[in-house]
Amino acid sequence: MSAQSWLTHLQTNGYRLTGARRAVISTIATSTRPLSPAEVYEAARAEYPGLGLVTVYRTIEKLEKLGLIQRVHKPQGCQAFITAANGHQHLLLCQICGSTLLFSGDEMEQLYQDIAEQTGYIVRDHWLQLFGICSQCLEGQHV
Amino acid sequence: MSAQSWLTHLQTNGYRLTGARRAVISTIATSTRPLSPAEVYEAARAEYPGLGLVTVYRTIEKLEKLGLIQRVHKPQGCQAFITAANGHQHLLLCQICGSTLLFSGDEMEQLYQDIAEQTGYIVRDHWLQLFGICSQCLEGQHV
DNA sequence: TTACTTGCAAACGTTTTGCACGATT
DNA sequence: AATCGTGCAAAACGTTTGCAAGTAA
Repeated sequence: MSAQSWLTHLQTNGYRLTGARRAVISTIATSTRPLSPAEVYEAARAEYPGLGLVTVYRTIEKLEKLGLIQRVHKPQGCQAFITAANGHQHLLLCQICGSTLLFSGDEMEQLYQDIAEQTGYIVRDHWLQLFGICSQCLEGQHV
Repeated sequence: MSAQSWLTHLQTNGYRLTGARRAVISTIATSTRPLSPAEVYEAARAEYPGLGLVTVYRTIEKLEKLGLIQRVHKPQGCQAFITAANGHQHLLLCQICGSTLLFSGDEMEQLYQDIAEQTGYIVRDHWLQLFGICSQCLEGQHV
């Protein structure tokens, strides 16, 4: 999903299109790694200097509610956001550069069935995240 | 791992055994659901009334460093802790009562291999969490 | 006795709220 | 013109730090 479609998505849901929102949206939509509210604020001010940090928080809240972005959980913290995954996609995060990649993991349905049988739970949702090192970082340095 | 073995584990690593630590440890070790520092503080004061919140934070920090507890990530927040998983275990959380269960998921190695091939990443770690409803809650109410 | 541990108070960083002004529709 | 959105300031919240007194070893 592109930044442009986020804007129409916002509009369709009764929200107004403002310079502040355009800046926040294009910042998150074009980033290859998760950004915290403070990082979004920092970066988006290049595009919209009058931007306030509070507006970043409020815009992120709306984008998350609309399902356009999602929070990324890492050992170091859980304040950062990226473009939301489509359906049954999962995250792959580079531990060096922080870049993130989405991949499909529908092979996992069988696992959930097995677990449900073993535990008596109904499984309704799942989070899967892989941590590793991306090909670019592998080239650049020894680990 | 029992609360008792946590204590000897602490002692082996040069830490002292105190009333405050015993209370924090037994609180987390016997809980069936993740507890936040504030919740640990609240519950552990029943056993050790003089306990301070700061000590809870400091004890949690040490227990996490020793690998005895782990942080649990949920959509509602990531401040809660439970007994750490053994090796390749994953979490299953009840969305109603909050109780947590650990299960083994070594079937996933093949998936990681596939992803690594497809993306060029080296996969070094993974998080898998399932959310659902436990058998007790299924009995008790309609969802 | 010595070094570690504690609780209190204060500091800190992040996130939220109240409000009057400004902008979009 | 009406409503929604904004930035500022202040408040609220969770967490961390400094320190003097207390305690385990």
